[in-house]
Amino acid sequence: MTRSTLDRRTAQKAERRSAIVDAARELIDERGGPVFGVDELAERADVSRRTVFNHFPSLDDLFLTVCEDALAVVVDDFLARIARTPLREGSRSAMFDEIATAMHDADLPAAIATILRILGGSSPAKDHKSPLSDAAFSRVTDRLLAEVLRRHPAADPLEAELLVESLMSGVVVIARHWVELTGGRLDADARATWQDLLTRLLGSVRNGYLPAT
Amino acid sequence: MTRSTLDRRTAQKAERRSAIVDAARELIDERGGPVFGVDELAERADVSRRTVFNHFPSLDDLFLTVCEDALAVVVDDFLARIARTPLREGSRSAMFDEIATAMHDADLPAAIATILRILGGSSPAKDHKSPLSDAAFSRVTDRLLAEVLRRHPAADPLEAELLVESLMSGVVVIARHWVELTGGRLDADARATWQDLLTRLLGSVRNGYLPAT
DNA sequence: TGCATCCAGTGCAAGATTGCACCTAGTGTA
DNA sequence: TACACTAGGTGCAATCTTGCACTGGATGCA
Repeated sequence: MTRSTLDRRTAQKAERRSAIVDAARELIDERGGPVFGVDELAERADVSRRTVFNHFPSLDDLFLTVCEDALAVVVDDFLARIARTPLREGSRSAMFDEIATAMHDADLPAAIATILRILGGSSPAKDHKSPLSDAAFSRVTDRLLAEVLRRHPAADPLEAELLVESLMSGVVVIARHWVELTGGRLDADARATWQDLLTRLLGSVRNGYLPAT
Repeated sequence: MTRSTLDRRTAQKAERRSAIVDAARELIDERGGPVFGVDELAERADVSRRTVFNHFPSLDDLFLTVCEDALAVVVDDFLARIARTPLREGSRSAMFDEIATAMHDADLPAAIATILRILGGSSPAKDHKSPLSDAAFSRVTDRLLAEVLRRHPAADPLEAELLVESLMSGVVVIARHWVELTGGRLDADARATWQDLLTRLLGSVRNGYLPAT
């Protein structure tokens, strides 16, 4: 019965790691961008400067983790919406419809804006912007695909993967367009722009995925 | 400026230590005595069983620390009362009076009852009862003496030490008598008994310490 | 008496954090 | 150009925690 904490060592290591990630997110939020040094971060996380590099090979890796965590919050909501959606197993378009509905309802622009702020916003245009956001979004894709396959065990895995993959890559594309058009603002106008882009994306994917009715 | 935390290593070690002490006190309070194993304690403190023995050579040492901590709470109050007492530097009996007043007001029976519970109360009479309580009270003596010397820098150190030492050893004596008489109860009757014993002690010490007026 | 069981306490090696010295690239400045 | 200064990142030894195997004494029981 001593196994209530599965390996204290692992647990405490995870604690330190998330302390670092939390501290980084705090600082980023406070300053509108990743404008702080390792020493500052280490002190905020109540951790040695060396320990930061023990957990993350570089600050960019840390920022990637922060990105993923920020996205994860929205994706949790996203997947929860799908989970609450009634299951229509017989329907051919069930998978598409439930994802599309969740995408319309979820607050994706907020997540994208957060990522932009993490990566430096519209200001000093760090060159690693693309790889970082790509990596973050790819984890989202994995989670979404897993959830879809869980809900539709009878579905063709290849078909599901193609659907999710094309939807998510489409989201990345329209996200970049959206940032280009709005600068990452979150006002009503920008949100309307997002809905426009999203509708066009969903329409396009639906056309490719489902036979025209 | 990185020295805001004076040596993180030391700080975290102290954290672990007090986590163990706190867990021990919790368990003692819950069960009315030190009736638990090391594994239970370690799990409660979220610490490895081995770490307990890294900080405390034996469980008795741990219990002593818990004793001291419990007493320290009351002694803090005790010293605070003295500190709030107006200083009468010229008076010969100032030192005695301020201690005597604080002793009358402080809730010493509660502290003694706590220690008794820690040591097993009136039940299975562990043999190490005396050394433990002696050690705990001796730390109280040190703190009290230091405070007295701080307040009366002009006083004769030997005189002050004799006063404090005889008062505290007297407290230990009447505490044992009090336990004998009342069994460590905390009702009005037992408290009256305590006040009786204390008055007799203070009178006796005053007679020896101050010339009869 | 012999045996099993429990529990405080120890020895030890592996993992993790820490502090410190050090390296290196980029940047400002005379 | 030369110099200094900052800040990310690494090597390394010391320290601490942890898990595990183990000892030894106390207790219970046949």
